[in-house]
Amino acid sequence: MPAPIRLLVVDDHPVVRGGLVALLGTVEDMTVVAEASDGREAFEQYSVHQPDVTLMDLRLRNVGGVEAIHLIRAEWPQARIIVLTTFDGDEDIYRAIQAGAKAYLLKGMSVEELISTIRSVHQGKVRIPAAIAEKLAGRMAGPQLTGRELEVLERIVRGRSNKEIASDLTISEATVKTHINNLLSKLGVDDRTGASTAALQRGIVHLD
Amino acid sequence: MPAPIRLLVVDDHPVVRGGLVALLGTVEDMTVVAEASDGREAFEQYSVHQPDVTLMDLRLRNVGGVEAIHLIRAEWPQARIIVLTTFDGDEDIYRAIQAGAKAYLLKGMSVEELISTIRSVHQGKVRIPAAIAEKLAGRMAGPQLTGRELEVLERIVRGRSNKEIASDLTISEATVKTHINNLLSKLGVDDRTGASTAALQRGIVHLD
DNA sequence: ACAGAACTCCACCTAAAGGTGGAATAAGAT
DNA sequence: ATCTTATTCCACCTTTAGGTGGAGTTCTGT
Repeated sequence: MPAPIRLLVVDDHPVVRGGLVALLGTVEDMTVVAEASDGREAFEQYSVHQPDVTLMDLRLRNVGGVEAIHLIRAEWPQARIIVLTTFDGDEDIYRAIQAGAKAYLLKGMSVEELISTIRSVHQGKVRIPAAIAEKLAGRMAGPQLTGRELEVLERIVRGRSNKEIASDLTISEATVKTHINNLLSKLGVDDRTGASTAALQRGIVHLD
Repeated sequence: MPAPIRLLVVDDHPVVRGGLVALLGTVEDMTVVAEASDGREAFEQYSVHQPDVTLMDLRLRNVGGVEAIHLIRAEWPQARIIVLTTFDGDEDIYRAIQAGAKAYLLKGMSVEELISTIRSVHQGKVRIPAAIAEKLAGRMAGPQLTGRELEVLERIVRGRSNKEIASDLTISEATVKTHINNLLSKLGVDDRTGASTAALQRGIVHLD
């Protein structure tokens, strides 16, 4: 009998995490060696147990999933991390890819897919579902928001007026308008309310 | 040995649902007799298996959780249904209460709480976590949006202008402004962007 | 040295949004 | 019968948002 695949499960919902652990525990060639509920804990558990594969939710308290991937791969570049997230319209997925995640799974996918993806990644393969690859391509093609535009967009979502945004960022209202005009056309919407919902829908900005 | 508690698990994410089933399967006095991934299926499985307790997620495709609770309790008023949801700022929770759900659990709660709540509800008890009860009270106290105001708010979130909303609802733009003025003060915000995020945050309107 | 991108700001304009203070009607509750 | 609430609409006003076209600066990569 070959050695089982040693897993670390990271999810901030105890019920979901417990479910995953119970589920994976029933699979012959897998063992869950550790659990974590946020990014900091994930790093600690990784460093202690050196799992073969890590299942990582992106939406975590305190230290988020993307940051955790960065932390872990800075120390162990060979780390094999699978992103497991609920939201398919999630900008963080692209950040996770850049951070070096090996595979991306939606919780809406079947249990069989989950298990076969874990085995694939354990063997060193990379797996990106077609649906996500498409969005990735579409996003890479689409215009990128600049840092400043993101800061403005974030404040639009939080309901700040142009005047307030100007004083937040200590720039003039004219500049705020410039950024807004630019980001509106990049997002393909024609007013700030549209920008707000687009930002939320695509996961560019989160309501915390 | 007493008869085990017979459970129906309803969740549209196969991985989460599979996890719950695996988790609950390890508990001595519980058996999962059926699963469902949407409201229609939940009703069918309920009618076939007549479970003792139903675990119901609220966010489901097609027929939603609240509607499913209505359907089931219309036929079997004694049905014991536990709402299990990820989002704590969720207007649907109140709708679920009115539909007759017996308990409300957040996926962020511990596995022990989940299990003890299932046992409590099976024994006929009702359980509402303090955090949710508080929000419920706060919400009952707070001003209610009227039907028309909700229709307007929904369109604000979808990025429609006052003029467009007016023609959508075949009323004048003046009336739209009246409704908006009213709902802005009810929501405690001062522009439509604030109304939009407030609506999303409180779960009054959903981005589908 | 130079192109390109990002960031900053200006003036000027139009259109849309929001505030105020009314008022009329219909339906449901007391 | 009366009161309340939701709904509809008006006029008038101020503020905000958005569009257009331009311009100067800094920084990075070539």
